[in-house]
Amino acid sequence: MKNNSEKIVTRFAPSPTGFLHIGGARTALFAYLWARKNNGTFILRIEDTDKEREVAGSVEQIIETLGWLGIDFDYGPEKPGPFGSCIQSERLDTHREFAQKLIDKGLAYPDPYTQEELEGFREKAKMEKRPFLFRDHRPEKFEKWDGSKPLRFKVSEIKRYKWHDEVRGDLEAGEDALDDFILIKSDGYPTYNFAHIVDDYFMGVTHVMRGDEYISSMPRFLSLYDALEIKYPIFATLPPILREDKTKKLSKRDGVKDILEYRAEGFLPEAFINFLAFIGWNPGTEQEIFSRDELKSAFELGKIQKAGAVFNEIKLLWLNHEWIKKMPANERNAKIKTIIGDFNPSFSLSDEVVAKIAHIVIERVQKWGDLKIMLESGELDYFFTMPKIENKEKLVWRDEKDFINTLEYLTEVIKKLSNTDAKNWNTSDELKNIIWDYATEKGRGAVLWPIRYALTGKDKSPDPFVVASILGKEETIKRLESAIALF
RNA sequence: GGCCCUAUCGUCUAAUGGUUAGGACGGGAGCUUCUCAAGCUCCAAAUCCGGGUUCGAUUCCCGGUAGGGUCACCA
Repeated sequence: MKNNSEKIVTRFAPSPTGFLHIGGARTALFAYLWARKNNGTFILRIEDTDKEREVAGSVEQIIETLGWLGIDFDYGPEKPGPFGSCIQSERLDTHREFAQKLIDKGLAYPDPYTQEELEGFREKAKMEKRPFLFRDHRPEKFEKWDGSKPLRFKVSEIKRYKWHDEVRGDLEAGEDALDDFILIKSDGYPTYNFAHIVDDYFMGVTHVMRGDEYISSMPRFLSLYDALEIKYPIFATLPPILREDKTKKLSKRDGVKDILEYRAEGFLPEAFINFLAFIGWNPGTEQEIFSRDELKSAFELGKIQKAGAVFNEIKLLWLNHEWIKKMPANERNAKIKTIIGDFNPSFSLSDEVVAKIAHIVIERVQKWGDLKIMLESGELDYFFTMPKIENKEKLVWRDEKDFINTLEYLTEVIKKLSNTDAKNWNTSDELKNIIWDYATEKGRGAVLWPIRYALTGKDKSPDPFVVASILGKEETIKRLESAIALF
């Protein structure tokens, strides 16, 4: 870090117009990581100045989502800072005050046109294939603003703006991007263009991190900073997240999911954050699995990608599996117990059995929803109920060269199993030892097939020895007996 | 249409003047002398195009092309 003593302050400033999706969550995460890395301050500011589009409950949902992801903020709704409220609509006095300053300087004026007139100008510009600029229609004399008309900023100097972006480098944009934009709407609420600059100033925001849709507005922002005599913050433009076909930026129209849906599907927040961080950023090493703390220390603005990235759910699934494997065993077992219990409360699950089922979960479950699906599809039924075997033919190994007399064989196995010492007993090992003798003579398939089928009623299953050890001696013998009863 | 941004395997990306262009996901093959899964090993797979600068360009410059963004009383 540079040797300035200024404390780093970042913010995530969503509008409460719906749920948080992948793009918003990524922006929040990057701003959060940068603040935390530098022992700075992270603010959640709600930009609710568009009362038309506001969706009830979205603030709560955004907070819930950030909570799930473990993105904690120092100031936010219900947590005002020394600068006051973090809800933009509660800061209107401040916006007014700054608007008045501009009016006093002759840098703001009421827009005299009707919506229809404006629309006409816009149509005309489009027909003539040139960009629409309000300043071409700026009135010669400014009326006094009474709040009934929108208040516009009078851009005083049409020039080329140059600025630095931590991600994109040195940028500049020209005169065409400069215009008399609206500061305060006729409903009295400020626009984003105006409010975010004033609020950032009061909140002491040092780093503005946002998507690249704002780049083209930079000359306007810069001209306003100048007019307000506010020092520029540091800008960091994040790359867009693209649709799978790469033809468009991902938007809510494309059916992007609410982040909370990922929670419902059984993704771990650790995995989700890990993945989110890698969309448009990477540490430059070959490490891919990063804990929250590792992300905090590794995160660098300079390593943020310039180009857009596609959100790849398949890789997220892989990462989630990695995190399930990394979970502390007791935590994982508790989760397994909960899921199975929710599915069928009548299943009695000792900690010992859960721990054994966990082995299978680690192999097969990429996200917790998978376990639910396995339970629902009956894939794991044999752990809880006696399998139904349609007929004895199912138990017979077909390959003639490894012919085995199933009835004799199973009878023998039961006898040997029953004779084993119950002390220090482990079904897995016992069964393995017994079957081993046969396996040396016959193919492994020949000896394992009847056992697997008798225990599970299925031709595809985890290792039958593991199944047997989960079932225990008594149940294992019971199922083998039930199988030979068919003969 | 104006302005602006971007461009390495299918995807996420490493390498900023000198590498057999590296890793990960996904895909393919094999191993694990039982199935499925997991695991391990191996393989295929990329510098958008054209000029220039240079002994040498993924890398620097110019021009194309393609994609994206923006031109709201939305953020």
